[in-house]
Amino acid sequence: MSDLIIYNTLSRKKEIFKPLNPGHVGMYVCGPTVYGEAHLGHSRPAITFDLLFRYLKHLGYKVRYVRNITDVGHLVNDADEGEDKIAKKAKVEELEPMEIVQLYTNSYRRNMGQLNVLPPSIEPSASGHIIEQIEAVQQLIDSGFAYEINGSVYFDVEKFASVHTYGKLSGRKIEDLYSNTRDLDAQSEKRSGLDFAVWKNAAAEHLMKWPSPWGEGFPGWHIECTAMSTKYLGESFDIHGGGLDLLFPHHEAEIAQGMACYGHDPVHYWMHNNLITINGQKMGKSLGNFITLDELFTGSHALLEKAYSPITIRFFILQAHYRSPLDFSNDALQAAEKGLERLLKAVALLDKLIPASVSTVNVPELSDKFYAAINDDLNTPVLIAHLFDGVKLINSANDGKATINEGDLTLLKRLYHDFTFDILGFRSESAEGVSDHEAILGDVVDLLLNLRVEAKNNKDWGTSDKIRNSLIDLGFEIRDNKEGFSWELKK
RNA sequence: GGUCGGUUGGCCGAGUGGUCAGGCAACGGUCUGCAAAACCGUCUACGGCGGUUCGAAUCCGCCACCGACCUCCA
Repeated sequence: MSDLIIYNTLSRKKEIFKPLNPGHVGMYVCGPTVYGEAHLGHSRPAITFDLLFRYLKHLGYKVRYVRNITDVGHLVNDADEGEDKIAKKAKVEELEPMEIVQLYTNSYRRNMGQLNVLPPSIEPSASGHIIEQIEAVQQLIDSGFAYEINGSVYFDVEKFASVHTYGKLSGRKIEDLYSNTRDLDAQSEKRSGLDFAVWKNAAAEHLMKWPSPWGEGFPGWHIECTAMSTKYLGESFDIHGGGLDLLFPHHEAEIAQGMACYGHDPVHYWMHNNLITINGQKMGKSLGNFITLDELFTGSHALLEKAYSPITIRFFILQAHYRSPLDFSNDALQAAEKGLERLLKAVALLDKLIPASVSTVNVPELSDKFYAAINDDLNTPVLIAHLFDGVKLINSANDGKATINEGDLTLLKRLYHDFTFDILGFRSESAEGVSDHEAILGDVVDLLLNLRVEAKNNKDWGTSDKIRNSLIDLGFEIRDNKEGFSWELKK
C-alpha cells in the first residue's frame, strides 16, 4: 500500500506522513469560538479533520486528537472596542458569560454528533487553562520576546524576526508587513504595529477576566493554542489543522510563540482546509451570510429550498477536496443527497448478494484505488468516485450481469464497511432509532403492498396501481422485484 | 496596494503533457402489465491571447475576472 501523503502548508508541498513517535500521532485543530450557533462553515474543518482522525486510526495509529473550545478574550470588531465578545452577548441576553459558553458548546457538540463527527480525544477550553496561558506568557517575557505595558503583554515581533523567521507559514515578508501597517499604527501602546497581544489588560466593566502577574486581564487570542497544544501534545507534535482563514495571523503567531518558548518549530505538518462560500463569498459570522447547521437540518432559512440531512452535508463536503473552495447551492446539495442515497443503497445491497463461483470483477484493484485516493492528501472526491465504480459493480451483480466469488464478496463488504462508514463517516439515517410508531407504519405498508401483490397476481391492475400511486403520493418509493417488492419512505 | 490561491461540460466537482474522473440533471435503450429502481448508451468541457512541444485543459508568459488573508477581533 502507498504511503499517506499530506500537503504541508509550511513547505507548500505534499509530504509523506511520518509521525514523530512511531505508531502515535498528536493532532491539534482550532475549534470554535462559542458565542453563536455553529454554521455550515464550522462543519468543514470539523469534518475534514474528523476524516483524518478516523483514517489515522484505521491505519492503526494511536491518535491523540485535541480540538479546543475558545471561550475567552475575544474582542468585538465593530462597536464597543475592548469589550469581550462573550461578555457582550451576555449582557444582551442577560445571562452569565459562562452560561453562553455552555449553551453554544452544547449546541456545537450536538451538531457535530449529528454530522457523525467523532468527539476529539481532548476538548480543552481556554477558560480552563488560564494558568497554563499565564505561564506561557511569562515564558515569553523571560525569553525576551514579549514585553509588558500598562498591564498588557505583547509579543515583540521585530525582536523575534531578528533571531528567527517570522512569516514562513503564510509566506509574508516582514518588510511587506511593515509597509502595509504603517497607517494603522497610530493609537497603539505597542512598540510596533506588528506586535500582537499575548495578555490583555481588562477594563473595569469587562466581565471575563482573571488575575495575573500583570493585573486583571485575559489571554491574547493566539496564546491559548500554544499553551494547550503544548500541555497535551508536547513542544513538538505532528499535525496542526484549521481553516485557511486562520493561517495568518493566528497560526503564524503560534509558530512564533512556540519558537520563542522552545527554540524550535512546534508543528511538523500544518494543514488548512479551504472555506465554504455562499455566492462565491466566504461564509462567516462577521459577514452575516451564514446558514446555521440547525437551519440546514430543518430547512428553516430563506436560502434553503428544503431541509438537508446532516450526512448529506457531510457527503457534500467530502465530495470536494478539503483544500478547494466549496460553494453552497441548493442544486449541489440536492445532487449530493441523491448520490449519497445511491451509495448507501448499494452498500446495503452487498449483504443480499449471493456469491458465485467466479468473479468477473477485480476487487483487489478496487481496494488499491481506494487507498491510493485517500493516501493522496485525503482525496475524498476521487475516493468517492471509485466508490461509485464499485456501486456499479454491486448493482450489476445484483442484476445478474456480473458475478463475485465468496472471497471477493467478503473483501468487498469489509472494504465498503471500512470506507463508507468507518473512514468517511457516512451512515444510513433512516435506519437509526426506529420508534414503535415507525415499526407499525412499516408493517402497515407491507400489508398494503402484499395486497397489491395479490391484485397483481389477479391482473387487477386498477387496484394494484391505486395502492402504489396512493403510497407514492404519500411520499413512498415503491420498487417491484422478483421476490415481490421493496419500499422506502422518501423526504 | 501587498501576499497567496482559483477560473473545467446544464449544475457540483476531480485530474493528467497524448488514452473514462465521479455525482446530479437531460435524452435514448434494456427490464417491467405500466411504473420505480437497476443496467447499457448519448451529451466530450477545461477564462482570453501568445509561447514551448510531434502533441497542452495540463508547462511558460501576459491579460481579464473571482476569492482568502493583510497583525483589534474571528
